[in-house]
Amino acid sequence: MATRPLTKPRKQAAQERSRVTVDALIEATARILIRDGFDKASTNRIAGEAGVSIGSLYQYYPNKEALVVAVIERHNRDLMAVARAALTKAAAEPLEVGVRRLVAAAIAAHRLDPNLHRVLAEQVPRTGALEGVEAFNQENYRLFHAYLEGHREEVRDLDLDLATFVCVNTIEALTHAAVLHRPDILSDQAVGTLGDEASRLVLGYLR
Amino acid sequence: MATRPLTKPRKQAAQERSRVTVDALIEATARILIRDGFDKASTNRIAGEAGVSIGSLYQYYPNKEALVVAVIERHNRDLMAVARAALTKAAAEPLEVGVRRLVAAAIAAHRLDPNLHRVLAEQVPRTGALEGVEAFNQENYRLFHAYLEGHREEVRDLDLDLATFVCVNTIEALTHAAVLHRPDILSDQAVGTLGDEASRLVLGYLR
DNA sequence: TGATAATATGAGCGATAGCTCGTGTTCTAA
DNA sequence: TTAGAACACGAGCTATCGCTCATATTATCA
Repeated sequence: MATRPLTKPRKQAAQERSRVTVDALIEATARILIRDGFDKASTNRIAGEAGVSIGSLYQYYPNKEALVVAVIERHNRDLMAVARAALTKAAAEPLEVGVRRLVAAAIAAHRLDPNLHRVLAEQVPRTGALEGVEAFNQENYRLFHAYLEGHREEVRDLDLDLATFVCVNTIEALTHAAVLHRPDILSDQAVGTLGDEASRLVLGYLR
Repeated sequence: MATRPLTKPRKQAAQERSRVTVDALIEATARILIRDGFDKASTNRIAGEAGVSIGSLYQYYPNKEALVVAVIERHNRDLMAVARAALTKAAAEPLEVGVRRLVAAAIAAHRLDPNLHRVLAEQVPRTGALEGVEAFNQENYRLFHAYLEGHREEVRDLDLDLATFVCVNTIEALTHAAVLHRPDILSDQAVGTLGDEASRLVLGYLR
């Protein structure tokens, strides 16, 4: 059968020193992405930044894309941890409180590593193996959909799929835009206002 | 003084044949972006697709980026034409009708050339001269802000800047996400529903 | 302790990219 | 008609990129 280009790590690190190498590579990739941007992130430069030879890099990652995927996956793992925690708590709360919590979590998630978030959003092309990167959104969809199902009596008669689409994208867009273009809105005094507005928007729509 | 790398066309086309050349280049750039993606869009390939020599390409555009800028500007011009027309009409209408019109216009704008829109959104890195591409949004902001000012009595007491941020980004995000990830929502039967939902969302927020 | 597996190294290959420049062609206008 | 400007051409330079492979070093365990 046709073997499509790999994007997964080539080999599993078995000894401690190789785990250190792999870690240094991911760390270096993230640093270079943030500091220099995507197209300065050549494999040679990443290896150099990591203090690892180019040969070792290719022992663990088959190509540059795979390294970026690794960085993205790590970032998404962190984001989803925040989202999951919020959704778990919100499940047991009344809609008004829960939605506010979810919005706050979205803002917090976007603030985890805004510089990395920016470069991933603005510079990393959604091509090849990166096309499916929005897959992490799918878990978001699933979780929010379940959340709505659990609060059927508190919302109007809704097409849950459509409502999920609307809410998830709205919350994501507002926090995203704030992080990328309106840092003033995210200052510690102002961030509450953004949360208020987004919550109002979503709650007004759901009820 | 330090001259930063040009991004504007190098010379103005003076004769008819050169205007044809420039046009062919932009057209070819857009075609290749859509058909093959951003990183297959080398200057040599663009020149070939346009039926123009590589030397001629560099008579008019100093680098690849400038060509992409030209494509984006043409696309944005078309989008803004739709948006401006809608806002002009909406200005004289009651909020309920006007917002629906604006939402419909946003959807229509995104459907003008969805394939180009997708590649610009997903693959073209916001780097160098492309960083300021969101500037076209600024006109959108201004126009919508003015629209809200003209309907002060129909909305609740609002921070107009913040409300503009919320509404513009919300409408943009929903239409954008629909074009990129949910073509089903944009089918001719379903597109009305999206308009309904987005309008409801925004209206509920404004009043 | 020695054999073998795991890991690390980096010079350098082939490919392709962006772009220049010397030259040829067509238009304009006095 | 003709000189000079505008335009078109494309071979090929330089730089850099992703990546391989022959070799050296370190860890493991029988």
